[in-house]
Amino acid sequence: MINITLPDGSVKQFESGVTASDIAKSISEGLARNVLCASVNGKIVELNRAINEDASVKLHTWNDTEGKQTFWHSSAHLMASAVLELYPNAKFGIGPAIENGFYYDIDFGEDVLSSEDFSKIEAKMSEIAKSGVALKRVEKSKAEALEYFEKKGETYKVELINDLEDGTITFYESGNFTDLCRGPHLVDFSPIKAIKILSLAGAYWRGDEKRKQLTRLYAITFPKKKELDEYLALLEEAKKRDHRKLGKELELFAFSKNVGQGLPLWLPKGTELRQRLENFLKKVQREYGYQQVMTPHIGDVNLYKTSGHYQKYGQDSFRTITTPFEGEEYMLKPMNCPHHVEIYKTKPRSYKDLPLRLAEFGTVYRYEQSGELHGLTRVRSFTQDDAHIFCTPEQLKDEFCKVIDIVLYIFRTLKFDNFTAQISLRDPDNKEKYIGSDEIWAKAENAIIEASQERGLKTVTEIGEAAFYGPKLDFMVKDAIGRKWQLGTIQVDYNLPERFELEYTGKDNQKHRPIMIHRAPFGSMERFVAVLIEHTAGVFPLWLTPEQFILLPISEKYEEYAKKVLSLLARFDLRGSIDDRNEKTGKKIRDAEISKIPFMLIVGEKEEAENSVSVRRHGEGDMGSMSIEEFARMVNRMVNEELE
RNA sequence: GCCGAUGUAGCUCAGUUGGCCAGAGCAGCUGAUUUGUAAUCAGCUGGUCGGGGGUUCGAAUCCCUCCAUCGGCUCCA
Repeated sequence: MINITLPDGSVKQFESGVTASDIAKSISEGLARNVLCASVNGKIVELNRAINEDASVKLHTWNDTEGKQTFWHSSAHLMASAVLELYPNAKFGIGPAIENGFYYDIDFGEDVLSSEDFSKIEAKMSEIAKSGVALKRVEKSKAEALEYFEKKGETYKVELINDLEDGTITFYESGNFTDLCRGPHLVDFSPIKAIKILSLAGAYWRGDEKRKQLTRLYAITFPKKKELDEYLALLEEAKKRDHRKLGKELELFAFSKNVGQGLPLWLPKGTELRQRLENFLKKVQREYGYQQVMTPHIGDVNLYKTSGHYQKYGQDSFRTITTPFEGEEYMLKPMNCPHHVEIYKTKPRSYKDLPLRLAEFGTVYRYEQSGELHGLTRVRSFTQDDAHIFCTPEQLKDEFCKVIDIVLYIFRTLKFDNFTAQISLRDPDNKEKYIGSDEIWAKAENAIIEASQERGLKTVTEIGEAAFYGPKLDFMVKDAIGRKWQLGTIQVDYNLPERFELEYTGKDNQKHRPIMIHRAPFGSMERFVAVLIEHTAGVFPLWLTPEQFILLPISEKYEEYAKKVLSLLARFDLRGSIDDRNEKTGKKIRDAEISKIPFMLIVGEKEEAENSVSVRRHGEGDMGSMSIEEFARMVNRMVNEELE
């Protein structure tokens, strides 16, 4: 007999060789029906794996991540099995579970797959799942494994096995399809009831652009059809918040292929919104001792040769601009740092000048490959809320912490509570991708790690995500459909000061080298506004929204009064307009609701007589009437609360 | 850039297997109406069917090519 400890702390005795499935049955029939996999001493295994010694066991169902991941991982095998039946020549790459669903990378050889083929693959998957094909775990030696896949011509699997240690290799067999796989899996395919192939895409083998592109099939499965329907409805719902759709509807920004792809045009309302964001940050930065500067949109190519950017990115940049005479060569500014460095160098600096904090809403131009462009989140011309802090080594940590404070203040004010702070470090196995000595990198990386700890940030660390000149602390936020975007970024840089030979005179009257911090709390105005649109679904905070109210005169007779109210409210710093169209009030309200204007002020005979307005709140409805001053004070109070 | 998909009026979309002057709603304009918390009525304007080339007696519809957009991959200073 062995002792099995359950998550609630209770201990039950079972025969040695008991399975998680047996344990579930001993608890309840319902649990036995729903359990998908189990953790045995922290290791996830399938339900039919024999347990031969005392263990703590946790049973996983659809309601936890482990259960879902196992379900989807098995679904990937199911999909491969169906594909193999329909396309016997297909060769398989990898097929993992992902956050929502799973994919499989498949080489279809000569066959071209299109979305029209999805339904037949789905049907085949259902057929196999219904027949209840089992997933059987088999341990193999490396030699056996290689021989098996070599015989089948599964070149991708062979490559994977070659990278594995002997003695750790397992296969999972299910009907016609046998896969190299660590597992664990469902015992059989029968729980997979609802299946949807979502999309297909090219994906380079092993993520390497130089290698063959396989066809990646994305799909998702559920134990119940209802759950699939709910998921698809959720996706539809998310699409309504897409900033590209809302940006057009709310007239915030536009693109024109005549101007060029990836080059956003900010419309009047979008510009207003953006400028409010900029002013908000400028005010914060003034409090933190920043000084605004302005620099040109182009710079001598030698500037970027000195900074190292030209060597690193010159080939992937817009081509240099040459002059008609005199052979000058300029680059469209791909970043602001070298310009700010030159401002630092305009005069000798003393330790008393430091930290020097130079800020600029600097528009930069980067050539992004056409396929990477995406609404406002990935563009070829964007404005960084950039600043560079030049400081002494002693000041570094404190300055870094203060930048974290600014980022957190902005995120808090705009209610971005679902962000990830990511420490991006250099890949030590790929040092040729970076500039600067080991010593400098160690210092910079430590500074970021320490400052993050000091501010109590919960961080994740990503190796190989650093900029080529230094490590970063990035603030990542998800968009409406779950894609991750980098917003704020803070970077420690020992390299540019070195390359530009920056100096300051210390207390000791000796020359010293300052350290630079690059930072952009929004990241870029474009991307930030995009994410803001998706987070708010276009219902912006009152302080930011382009139009706070709209006056709706009941008829032409009250337009004069509406104008009077408008100018009075302007004195309270409120912004809005009058809908003087010859339409019924119901229509004007409907249109104002659709444009997401926070307050609708209905004015007619009664209001004119009382010097009042009837207030309707967007999305909420009638708030009754109040005096003009009362309304103005209420809005201003709400604005102040938002900015607290 | 690569893989797949899409492109019809300012917007959202119809347009059967290629076949009569390419349609609708919304928006816009004109007129009537003078309106009280999510769409007043009528009339009108508006389209090189993404661009170019080809097949055909005939192309929005089939083929080629380019452009843009969408979903991914790669990339992201």
